Amino acid sequence: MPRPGRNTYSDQKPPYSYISLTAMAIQSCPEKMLPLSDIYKFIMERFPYYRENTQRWQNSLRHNLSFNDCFIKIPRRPDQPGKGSFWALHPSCGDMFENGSFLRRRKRFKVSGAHAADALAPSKTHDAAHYLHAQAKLRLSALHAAAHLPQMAGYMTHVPPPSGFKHPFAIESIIARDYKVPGLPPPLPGPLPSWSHVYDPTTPVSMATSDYSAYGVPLKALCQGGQTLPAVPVPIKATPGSVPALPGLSAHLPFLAHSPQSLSPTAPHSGLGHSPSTPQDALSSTASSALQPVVAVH
DNA sequence: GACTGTTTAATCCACG
DNA sequence: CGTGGATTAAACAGTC
Repeated sequence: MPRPGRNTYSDQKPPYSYISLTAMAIQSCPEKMLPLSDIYKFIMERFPYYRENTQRWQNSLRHNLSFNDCFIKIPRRPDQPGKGSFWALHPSCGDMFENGSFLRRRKRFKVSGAHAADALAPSKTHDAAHYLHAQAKLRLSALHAAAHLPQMAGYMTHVPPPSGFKHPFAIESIIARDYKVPGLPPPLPGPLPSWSHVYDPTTPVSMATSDYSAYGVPLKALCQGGQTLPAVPVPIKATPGSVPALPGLSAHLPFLAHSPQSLSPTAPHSGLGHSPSTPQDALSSTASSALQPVVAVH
């Protein structure tokens, strides 16, 4: 019982589908891919509701991972032992929730018909993994750069996202929306829906995964890659017809798609052995504070 | 054996 | 009311 005060909503089901929750978890980590166990952790730490009946919802979650094309499985490398694969968002699944409801998607994401046959081909995950790898590299190099460039860090901290692409799955995108979901009563007065009390940006994100990348390349090594681009939200939204090339990144500054770390003040700060000592960590909290206005204002 | 991943099926619900 | 998406349950196989 995480808080002295009564947590009115801790036992209420968050208004997110499992797809949303999973996507949040994946989006919350710099590499944009997580093993199943870390997805579990993410959800349980942020949504007290899911600390119970774990068998039920975890089964559902696994079902969703397998059933929905918007999630792709990225195998571990042989030199990266562990259980299960990494899970990532399909690069083209970014617009599923544009109707504003995170309990119900606009439509089910399916791999495009032309490539449907390829969907199961090894190249699918390979390409996606390659894409994610590139993304992670860009982000992490940017994190690294920003950590050593105060002005950049400041910029990233204080400048709101321009017209603001936010990945629809990014927590800040989800949380920031006012829930004008048809049929649902308006949220409590204030910027956030009634359950929003469970949001707490101070809880460390699951950085347990931050030391690996899907290809066994240490993330810190990725930071040395010579990339100079700042961390930016890389639109995952599909460009018609294909996996989007990494778009004009500098134009989309400076929003770290790095998401707020916790949606629950009741979330224990334990379990992941987080210590804010790495550039990633530093930036992650910076990003969180940068996110605050987004979350709070709208 | 526990965990992970896939698949099928039933049910509920929102939307047109 | 039909359709489609979400949830839940369950069975099963593979992996660690």
